Amino acid sequence: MILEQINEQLTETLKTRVLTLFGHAIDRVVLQSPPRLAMGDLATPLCLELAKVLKRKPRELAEALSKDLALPMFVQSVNVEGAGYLNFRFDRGAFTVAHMQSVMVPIKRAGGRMIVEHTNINPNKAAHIGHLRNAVLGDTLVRCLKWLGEHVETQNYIDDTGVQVADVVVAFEHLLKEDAAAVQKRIDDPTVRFDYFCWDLYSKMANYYAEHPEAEQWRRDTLHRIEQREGETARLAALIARAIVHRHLATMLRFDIEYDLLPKESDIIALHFWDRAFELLKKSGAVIQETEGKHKGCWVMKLEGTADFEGMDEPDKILVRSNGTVTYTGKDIAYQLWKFGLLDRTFDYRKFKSYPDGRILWETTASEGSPDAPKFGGAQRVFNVIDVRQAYLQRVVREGLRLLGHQREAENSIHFSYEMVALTPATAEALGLEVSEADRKRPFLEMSGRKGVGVKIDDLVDAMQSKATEAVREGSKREGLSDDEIALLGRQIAIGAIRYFMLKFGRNKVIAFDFNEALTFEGDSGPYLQYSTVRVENIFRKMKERGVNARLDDASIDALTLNEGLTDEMWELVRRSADLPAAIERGVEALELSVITHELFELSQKFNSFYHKYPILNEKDEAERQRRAVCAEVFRRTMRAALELLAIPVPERM
RNA sequence: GCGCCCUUAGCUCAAUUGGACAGAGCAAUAGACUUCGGAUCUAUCGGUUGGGGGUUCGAGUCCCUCAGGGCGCACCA
Repeated sequence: MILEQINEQLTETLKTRVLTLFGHAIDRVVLQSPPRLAMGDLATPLCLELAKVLKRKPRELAEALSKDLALPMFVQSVNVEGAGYLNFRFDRGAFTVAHMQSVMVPIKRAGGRMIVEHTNINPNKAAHIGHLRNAVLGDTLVRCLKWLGEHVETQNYIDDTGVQVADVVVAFEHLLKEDAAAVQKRIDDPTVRFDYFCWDLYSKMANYYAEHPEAEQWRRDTLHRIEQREGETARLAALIARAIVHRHLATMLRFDIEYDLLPKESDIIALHFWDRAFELLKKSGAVIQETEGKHKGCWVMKLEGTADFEGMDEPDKILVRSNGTVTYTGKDIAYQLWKFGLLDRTFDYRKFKSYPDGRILWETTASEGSPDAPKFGGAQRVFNVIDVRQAYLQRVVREGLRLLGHQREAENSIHFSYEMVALTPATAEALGLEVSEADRKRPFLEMSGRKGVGVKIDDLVDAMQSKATEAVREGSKREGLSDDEIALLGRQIAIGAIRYFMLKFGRNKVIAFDFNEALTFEGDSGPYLQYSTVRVENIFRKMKERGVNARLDDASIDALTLNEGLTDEMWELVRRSADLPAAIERGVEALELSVITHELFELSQKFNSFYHKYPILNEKDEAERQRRAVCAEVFRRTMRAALELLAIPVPERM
């Protein structure tokens, strides 16, 4: 926060000064941390840019500009360095005192209404680690947006009427010859995970289709019955989908991921969202019916000539097939319109479940809802978290809004895209999957629910947890922790490790998942952050136990004393902590959340070297002990807040 | 064929969006607490940023081009 103030003031000062000195107006001033602390706390290459325009030497400009420059509060000096950089140095003591009071205070925002849709797993099988990347990215985005002051609704879309569900229904009815009562028994059986059972069943069904193409008639019939909500089959589908959704929610809850609303495809159909959207699309001329050519009889969205689809061979997108049925894309446009409140009809809502923390999860319904349900939808901005393979569909949806004249909403339809999670051939083999000679040479293998190729989230968590628990047990032999305590610590560490792992890669990097890599608790990992935080907490706990006064209260902290002895290593903790809010905002702006984990990792590295070099508890000099404690406290507050933002738990001990 | 993405140390990734000497983790090697617990730290080794052109005071970053790899481009969802 202080840093933002300094940035603002400095930008203003420099702008006006450049104008008065050189008669030149600049629109932006780049202020950045210099590559090394020795160069200062803030720097601008302003004069390098100016040199070009003004045709003068950069250093000469910098000298003129820096002479008698009015410096903002907390800024002590300005120097000309390098090729002509202006480097500013802060009043370390004063800055530190002020920063202590504003650690991780967010940059203020307007507070708009937003929807983040994520997870969206087909309710027909267990969730795999590709779904987890989606959920962790989405959940972290939600947390960051809320931290920034936005009003966010978290939605998890349930496609309960699609082919994927239908295929599992077909498998139960035709392959296993089980009715709803038998399936219910399986669901209630505590010895089998129902979602795991369906994982295998689904890929068995896929194989069966491959060998018996005529069986696809079953799928068509089943799909039709589900959509028409007819009889036993539809009831079975609803039963299965619901049971699996509960499994998915339980899996996500292990990561502290919760939702506000489950919008269901079946309700979108029952409430005829598409019919209304179709009317609008027809009226606006955005879709037309082809009377000839290979799309004869289809209603298509003409995308030729629109900027986003230039140069495509076959840009037109079919929304209604010649047999009159609507495609997925069509339904998605209708749903996107609803999210912005642009469809003059809406859902009713009823309670789906309560979370342990009291939060209520709602689901949509086409029949009468609960009178005390909140209003959903009608957002100003919508984030759809969905992997890059659906980029084309997302662009079509966005274009649909634009063609309907909703320019602003089209621009606020944000596809938060990210690359897939794949498996290394080694991991695939370790899972017992058949890997061909050709596949073995590939960098990674795509996961596929249909083929049953993938790492299930719960398996990963379980593996991680047992490894972490083992480490805790090993490391805490003499502390006499109970099994429950050890289990809790193991769980927290596992979750921290996995959430971090899902965030640390840039979003358009394919994660070639490797068990060994994911299971590391060392170096660039979640547990490293947790360990650093546990360490700093330990310092203060021990101080309290031994009655050593840290003197961190406002009255005791003296800027002058701090200024005297803050070494570079100590100061860097404070300086970097102050950088974090801007990094978070940058991360959200660019939808690149890895910048946050990266900043935190570097900050933790700084702390760990500080920790080794500057003992606090046994420091005899009171002023020096206080200085060190202040830096540790800044780090402690930063990590507490930041890890909560990332939903990485802070264990009691490690 | 068209579009998007990736290529940086042996491996996995960063690089403040065009800025200062390209940095981390892992692996390897050598070290470090009777201290606030070593899931840590210190040091060494490791680079023609896939190749070639260009723009710029300045390019890993922007443009062109070539090569390799991945993913999309259904009357599937």
